[in-house]
Amino acid sequence: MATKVFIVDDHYMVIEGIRSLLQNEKGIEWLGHATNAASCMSFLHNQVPDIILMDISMPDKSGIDLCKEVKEKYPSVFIIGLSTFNQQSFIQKMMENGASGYVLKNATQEEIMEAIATVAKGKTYLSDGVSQVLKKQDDTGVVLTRREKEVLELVAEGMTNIEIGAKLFISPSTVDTHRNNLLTKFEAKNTASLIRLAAQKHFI
Amino acid sequence: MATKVFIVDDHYMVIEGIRSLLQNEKGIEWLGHATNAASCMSFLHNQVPDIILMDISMPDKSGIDLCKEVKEKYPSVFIIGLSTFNQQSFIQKMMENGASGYVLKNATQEEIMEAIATVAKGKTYLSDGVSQVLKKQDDTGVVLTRREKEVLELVAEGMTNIEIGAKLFISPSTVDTHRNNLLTKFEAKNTASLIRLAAQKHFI
DNA sequence: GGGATTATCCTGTTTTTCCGGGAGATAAAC
DNA sequence: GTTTATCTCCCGGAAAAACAGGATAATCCC
Repeated sequence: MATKVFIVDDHYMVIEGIRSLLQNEKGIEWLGHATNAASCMSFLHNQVPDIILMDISMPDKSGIDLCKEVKEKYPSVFIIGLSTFNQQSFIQKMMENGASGYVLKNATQEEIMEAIATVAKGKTYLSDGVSQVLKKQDDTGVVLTRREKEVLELVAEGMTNIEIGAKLFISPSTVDTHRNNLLTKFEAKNTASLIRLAAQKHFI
Repeated sequence: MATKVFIVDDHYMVIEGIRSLLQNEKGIEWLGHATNAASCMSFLHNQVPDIILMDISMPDKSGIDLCKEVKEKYPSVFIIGLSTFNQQSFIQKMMENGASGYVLKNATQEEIMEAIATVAKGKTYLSDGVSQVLKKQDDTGVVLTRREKEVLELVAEGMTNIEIGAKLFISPSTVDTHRNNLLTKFEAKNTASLIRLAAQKHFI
């Protein structure tokens, strides 16, 4: 019995690419595609695939939320996350919401096939790159204390140590210490690179 | 004479999607693809297409830099930027580096065809969404000169005025002046808020 | 040719940050 | 009871940024 595959992605050329890759594969039955969450749910009313390849971002709803909704209504459907982003937080949320696998958009045909085969057996599939990113979470994670976060935000707003001290009712020396700790934790050379790194890691 | 098209993208499924969309089009000759910058340059040694569809991000080099390099070595090649990101700074940099067009990865087949046809005539093609994003830049009101952008990036990297001066072969006093101009243009109180604002507006 | 813009460079002063340590108090974990 | 983590505060000095102006030259556009 062929595995029925459906895809949700807002990039038509991605849909076309994967369809083209899979159309000649025995054991795979291409059911169709949707370019947004609403038409995906609409399709599922009529036909439920075995596996859905689901993009992480759609115009009307995130793939993370759609994943959750689909698993709630159609628990038998396996979902493979699909994204350009190799970002730990997206991947983790997708898996938390019931996805059985996750591949990046630079995956090869073989990898997509392997993902589909593995997930069809009820197992979890994560490509090497994805696994590494999930592991890396613990390594690169900068952990800030409550006070450090407060100071960081106020520094980013452009306040001086004296101004921050006055606002938080602490000594400018205390602010100076927190600042130095922030520089150390982010491995930043000075305030400019601290703020840039903090912005990149979405602390501010 | 058919228009010879080549594509550079690290997502194989995107390559496959576009190839599939274009393969039956009269007037289009599909030359091939590369999945990174190095193999793109290698290909160009042997054959130069009329048009290159070029992703913005590659593992070994950004599409922005690759665009510049290709235009320098093969000025007759038209380049169409290709990206998931509808981000003004990427698009603008691509255009500044010699791209003749830019489309997003949610573009339709018709739109890709139109982009290719327009660019093949030597004209510039920007999809509606892309044009809007470029216009929006003017709304945010911050326009930086070439030197200011350079100084801003180096400040964000954590370099001091002396270091920046040494790197750009200008006086630290000059760097100081550019810096002050940046503070004024962003209406920032100091370097911390300058970097935060610049990050928010995607200058860095 | 002239005006505007950009890029260049400067001085001296004040303010702020960074550095490299030091320290005490409190609460939680072991 | 001890250790760890967090928050608090400090010092002196060096480095850097900010300030508040001033100036010349090259380039671009009308």
